[in-house]
Amino acid sequence: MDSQLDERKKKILKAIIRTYMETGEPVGSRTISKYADLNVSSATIRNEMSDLTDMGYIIQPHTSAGRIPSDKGYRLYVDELMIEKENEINEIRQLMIEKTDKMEKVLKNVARLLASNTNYAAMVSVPQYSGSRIKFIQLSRVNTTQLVAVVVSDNNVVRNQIIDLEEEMDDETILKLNLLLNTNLNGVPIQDINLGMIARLKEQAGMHSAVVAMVLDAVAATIQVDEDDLQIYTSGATNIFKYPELADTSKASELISAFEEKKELAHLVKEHMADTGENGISVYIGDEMPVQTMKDCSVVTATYELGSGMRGTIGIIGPKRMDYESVVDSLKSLKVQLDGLVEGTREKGG
Amino acid sequence: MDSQLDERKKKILKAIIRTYMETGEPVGSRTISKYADLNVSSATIRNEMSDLTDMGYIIQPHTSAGRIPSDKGYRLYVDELMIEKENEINEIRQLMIEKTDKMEKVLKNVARLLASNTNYAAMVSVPQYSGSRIKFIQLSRVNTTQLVAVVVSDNNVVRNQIIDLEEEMDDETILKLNLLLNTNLNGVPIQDINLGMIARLKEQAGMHSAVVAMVLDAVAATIQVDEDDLQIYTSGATNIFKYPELADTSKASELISAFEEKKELAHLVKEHMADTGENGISVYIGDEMPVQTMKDCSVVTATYELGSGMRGTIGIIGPKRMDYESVVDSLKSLKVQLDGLVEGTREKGG
DNA sequence: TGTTAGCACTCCATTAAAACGAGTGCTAAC
DNA sequence: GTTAGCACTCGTTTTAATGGAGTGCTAACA
Repeated sequence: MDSQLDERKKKILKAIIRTYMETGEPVGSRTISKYADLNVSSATIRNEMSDLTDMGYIIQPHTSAGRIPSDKGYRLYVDELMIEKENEINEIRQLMIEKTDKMEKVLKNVARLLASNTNYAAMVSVPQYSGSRIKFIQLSRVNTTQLVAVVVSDNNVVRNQIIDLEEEMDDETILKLNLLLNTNLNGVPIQDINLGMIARLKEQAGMHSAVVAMVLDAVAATIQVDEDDLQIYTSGATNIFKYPELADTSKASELISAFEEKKELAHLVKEHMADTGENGISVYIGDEMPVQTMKDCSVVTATYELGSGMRGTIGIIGPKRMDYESVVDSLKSLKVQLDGLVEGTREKGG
Repeated sequence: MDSQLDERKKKILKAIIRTYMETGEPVGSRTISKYADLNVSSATIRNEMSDLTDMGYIIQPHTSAGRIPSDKGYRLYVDELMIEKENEINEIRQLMIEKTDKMEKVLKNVARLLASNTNYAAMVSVPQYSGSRIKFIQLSRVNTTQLVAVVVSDNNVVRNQIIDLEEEMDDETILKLNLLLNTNLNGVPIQDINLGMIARLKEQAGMHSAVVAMVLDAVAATIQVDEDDLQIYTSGATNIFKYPELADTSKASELISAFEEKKELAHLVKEHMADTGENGISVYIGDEMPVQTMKDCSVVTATYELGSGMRGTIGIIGPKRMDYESVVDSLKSLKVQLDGLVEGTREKGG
């Protein structure tokens, strides 16, 4: 496939993409002929460019314009031509150590930092605790007709819910339920909790009582993660205005709406989780995008993991001519920071 | 002040504002002369308009253009010239009855509906439980080095926090603390809980123990609402593109950033809470705005109240030529719906 | 004194035409 | 295989011309 491309063609393609990344304008043969380690005239470049156009790696917007990379061209660039270079985002580590009090805030800041560092739009999804287990469950009486259910998982995420009782429940029953819940569910992975399991619990608790059944259902609901609940923080949506090819009103409007609504971003996160590439980094270019709204963009996503199965996604959304190298780099670096975050906290806390 | 304006001038000003709202273009004398109940020629209108310009109610963008309303003009319109008309948003009530399961979702939907109904940008702040009281507190042991603190307030909002212990704590101490907390804090309004109160509790608990002090501090932190924590949902930020006077890149970018960051919106909410006008509705026009970013916009905000002191803010952000009547109307109607929401839920739940 | 018609003038917006220039593709020579 | 040269294309920018909405003023009228 790409072995059709000899060294020089590759060099030229790379030069075209690099230049186009900077300027956002179609690039011409003369510009490339001046490129450092390529000592050929513009005419030769023209011939090569003509070939590259035929092969579909670059596109000519109109007869007398320069060339711009096609999706296929970008793809080749990301897969082969890109050389990774080191790059640090110490700011983020700093920030995280300073205030790890609220996960929310950290993630918001991560998004903000990412956006301002890259000049693209950034998103961060709040980690889902996929592999985590139940550590502790407690039902407590709030008053005669209300209980509160508290569920703590082994990554210290606490979920809770108020349960309105339809009939009174005595202390003994509550005690019994607590015992039942903890003996049966402690250590159980959250995604293993299903209707069958709850049914079995109901039996054990004594199926005569509708109230007990109701309470158990409520507890199950407390545990279960709501699929639509995927929270996402974004930042720098307006960075897209920096790239004329995305900045016209209708496109920008559509994109920014997607950022505001977050539904499509959630879709993107799910998609990424499904087909995570090597390093846990995926690159979607133009039409490869699972989300139609962003077909004029490229998206680079990375999975991060906060210990014990809490997995989230960070992503950068930008123009197709985004600087893939530095974006992939930033994400990788950030991913490492986030992956290390839990250990850091634990040291501090314990 | 405004008694300087005779009936005809008022009518003309009103006509100018109405027309400008629709078109967004400067309006000329001929247009107004054709206005229904104003049987005078354009020349007469010109004279009157000249006066209105001198008085500062309308502005002339350049010599040979029509006039546009000034902030002062809009202000007069909102304060005097606007006649409220009835208008219903049944959709919202419907929506709320259908799925009251998650407050979050309802509020998100409220924002979305508001934005799509008005064609402006909408925001909804998650209510803060300002006047609410503590109903129930419980410390539970999760394992040897961890407690979880759960605080339920009388409007059924549950807050919780994991507490990492630096040294072990026996069950008896936990029991004692639970008793202490509930006897001393039950029924106490949340904003009344301060450092002095906590200090007193610490004394009662036995000031010898650093662990106990730490736990009490953590409980206090759990109770206290984080000031920066004001959550805000937005929708329809991109509606601003519909109004050319806001749609140029730099302005739009700034505005949308404000929507994304939410910090300035939070500021707006606080401001509104402070100086709520009659009906709980405030109107900020142009430079009256507490937030600099939005000085080219108008904002209409309303307070809603979900029973027992839970107060939140809904708001509409649009161009200065926004249709104040229908916006105020929508907000009022919505406010009523939201105010009635808690009763509705309670009926269903109990 | 208030209202109106008429008209010259201003200034923005639109359109049309012209000049520009970056870039290609081809050919012929090296 | 590489290169210089040149005609040609086509989008962009510049400039000029035209049109028209709207004002401000004056003079006449009720």
